[in-house]
Amino acid sequence: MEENKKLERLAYMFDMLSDVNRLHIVVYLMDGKKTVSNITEHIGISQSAVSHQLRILRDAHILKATKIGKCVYYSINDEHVETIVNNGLVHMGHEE
Amino acid sequence: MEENKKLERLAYMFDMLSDVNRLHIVVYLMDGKKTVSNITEHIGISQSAVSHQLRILRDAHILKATKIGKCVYYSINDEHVETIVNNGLVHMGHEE
DNA sequence: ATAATATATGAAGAATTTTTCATATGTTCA
DNA sequence: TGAACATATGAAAAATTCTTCATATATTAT
Repeated sequence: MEENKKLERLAYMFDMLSDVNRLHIVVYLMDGKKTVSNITEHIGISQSAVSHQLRILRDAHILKATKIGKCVYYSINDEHVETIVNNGLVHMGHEE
Repeated sequence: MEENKKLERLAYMFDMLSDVNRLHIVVYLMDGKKTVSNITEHIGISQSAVSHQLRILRDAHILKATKIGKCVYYSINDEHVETIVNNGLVHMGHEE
């Protein structure tokens, strides 16, 4: 792939993970699929805000949604995201 | 370190790398220190825009600056950034 | 001292993002 | 069918970001 295209895509991926709430959602889902309610309780922001962020992550193909009954289960859809996040976490918190 | 603090820091790091021009600058500097002119030519945006982005990266302690004569050399100052970027690049461009 | 070169910066404007609020849609249960 | 629950969404407001333009500061050469 062209080098600039690669950079653009990586920047976009970083952008998806650059919002604390979105990153929190992704990290939470690394534990397994969860409903919107689960996520809302866990993250502690409004249901509407959660849904908006979920849509952004879904549009980016980072998450996928499955409806079962009246609940929608979200889970990670991009094999690379977990690696990138885990790698990032390893590199945080080594100073101060 | 507290988990939430870690997430905040990681989100901040991703945020720094979420702009194509900033990411491009960081990747370019992984080749070694460069002057602002070098960077401006290489990235292809205005000198002012480069300086503004350099300041953001400097404030985030991702880059450091050394003045020699009338040139300012920028270089990578955060041991973790290169790993995070390299790891990210590995995961781009495996589809499509 | 003056001109040329390199870099930084403040302010304003344009664009983008995030949150909130109100409400819509779909599903289950009584 | 109607109430309750789960989720999504559009629009407006609030906040943040990026670029541009003009100009300032510092260094070197003439």
